[in-house]
Amino acid sequence: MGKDGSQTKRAIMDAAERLVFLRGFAATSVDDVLSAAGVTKGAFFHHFRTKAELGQALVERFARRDRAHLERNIQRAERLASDPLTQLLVLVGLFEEDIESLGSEIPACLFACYIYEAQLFDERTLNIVAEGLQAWRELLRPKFEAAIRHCEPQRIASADELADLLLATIEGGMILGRSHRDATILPRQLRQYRNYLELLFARWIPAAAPGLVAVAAEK
Amino acid sequence: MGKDGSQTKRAIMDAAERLVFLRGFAATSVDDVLSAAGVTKGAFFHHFRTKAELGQALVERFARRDRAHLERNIQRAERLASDPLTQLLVLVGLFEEDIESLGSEIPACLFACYIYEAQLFDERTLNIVAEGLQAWRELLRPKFEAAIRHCEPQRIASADELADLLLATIEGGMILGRSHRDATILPRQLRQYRNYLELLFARWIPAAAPGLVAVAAEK
DNA sequence: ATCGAAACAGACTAGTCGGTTTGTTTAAGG
DNA sequence: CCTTAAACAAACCGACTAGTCTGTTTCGAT
Repeated sequence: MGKDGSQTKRAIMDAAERLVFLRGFAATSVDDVLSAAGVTKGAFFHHFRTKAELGQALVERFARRDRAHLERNIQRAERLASDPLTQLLVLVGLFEEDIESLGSEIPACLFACYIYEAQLFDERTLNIVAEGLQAWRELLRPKFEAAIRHCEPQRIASADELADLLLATIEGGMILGRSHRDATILPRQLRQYRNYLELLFARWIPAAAPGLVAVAAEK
Repeated sequence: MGKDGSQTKRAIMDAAERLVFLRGFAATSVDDVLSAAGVTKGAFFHHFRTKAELGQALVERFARRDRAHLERNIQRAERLASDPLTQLLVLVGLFEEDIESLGSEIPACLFACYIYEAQLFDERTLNIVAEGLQAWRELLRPKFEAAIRHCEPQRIASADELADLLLATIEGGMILGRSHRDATILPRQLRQYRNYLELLFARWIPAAAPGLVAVAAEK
């Protein structure tokens, strides 16, 4: 799609994102991106006026994909389960599957990347990061609010707190997984998060079997 | 303490750490550190042979302090409660207090910082990061193992998974807090983590009051 | 007082950085 | 076929970077 130029632009962004995940934005020089993408300086500065513009384009694309991925899995969960609470539990399970399907590769988050180099970016770019993280709250809020309303939680917890906890678990799990070079940490952290939701909204008897999808599949 | 030179070295490290928290390691130039610390190039390269050596010294100091802070709070929790599970709950509460006492300032983690710029550092430095994160597992393991042994958990959870979940919650909470500029996120995430521990090791009746320190203070 | 080493001070350098400039290729529209 | 603009290519530039080098100051031990 697009003419010939959009291929080059995508090659630049793909290479840049890969490098940023490895060494951060500041340490990723334009020349590094050029040789990784196999393009020249002229091509780069034809598509991006500055390196900062590349940085913004990268996070815009990441935010779009991240949101799409979340929305897609929410829809899948909505098809697999009828009540909001079960949908949430299925949703987390789907994330576990997605991550496990990556093998030994550990996913990375450009939002977190940028936050740790926050002073390098302008307000506009940081806003995209904040909105990208906020999107998780907004997309999950109706589900959590419904669950809190109908499944009276065992402890005080707001919808945003539970959405944040999911995101925090993922972000933290990625950090630990990267440091220990262990791709199993993140899905196991998500499993613990799912445990929390199950216990918080204790509809099941404490010792019940964990086969949740089978239980909730009748639409 | 120490002779005159150690003051300068500390000023350099303090300034460097502050800058690294704001913009990462790569974007913190030696010259930036010099002007922030009010020292000259000669002084800097007298105390550190390279910038990489400063990076290692920074994370070594951070790891020492982080471990000491954790050990201190474990000891406080041991004095405030007798059984391991209550000690863990108190420990998390102490962390909440510590973080809330910082006001609107949000703590930062040099380990996470370095992991997002991992390719900049040599193996030795990254090992210090990995060991620093591993220390949380090792220091908390006896407590969690005892809790799992005596308070039969409602779900499957290993000691390391629960230790990792605490750390992941903190790391993720710091990221979210920084992005949204909201210092209350991290302590509220810890509160949710404490909820999970309470529900996982359900000794209390579901609707019990949350005044845990008062309950467990009799040694 | 004297000596020597540790603790600086600051000019200097080789290389890298983001960005510019000028020129060439490509391909679609008239 | 000609025009025209997008899509490159690559030499080039000033600012900056980590690190060096040649001193000077400070201070405790003798």
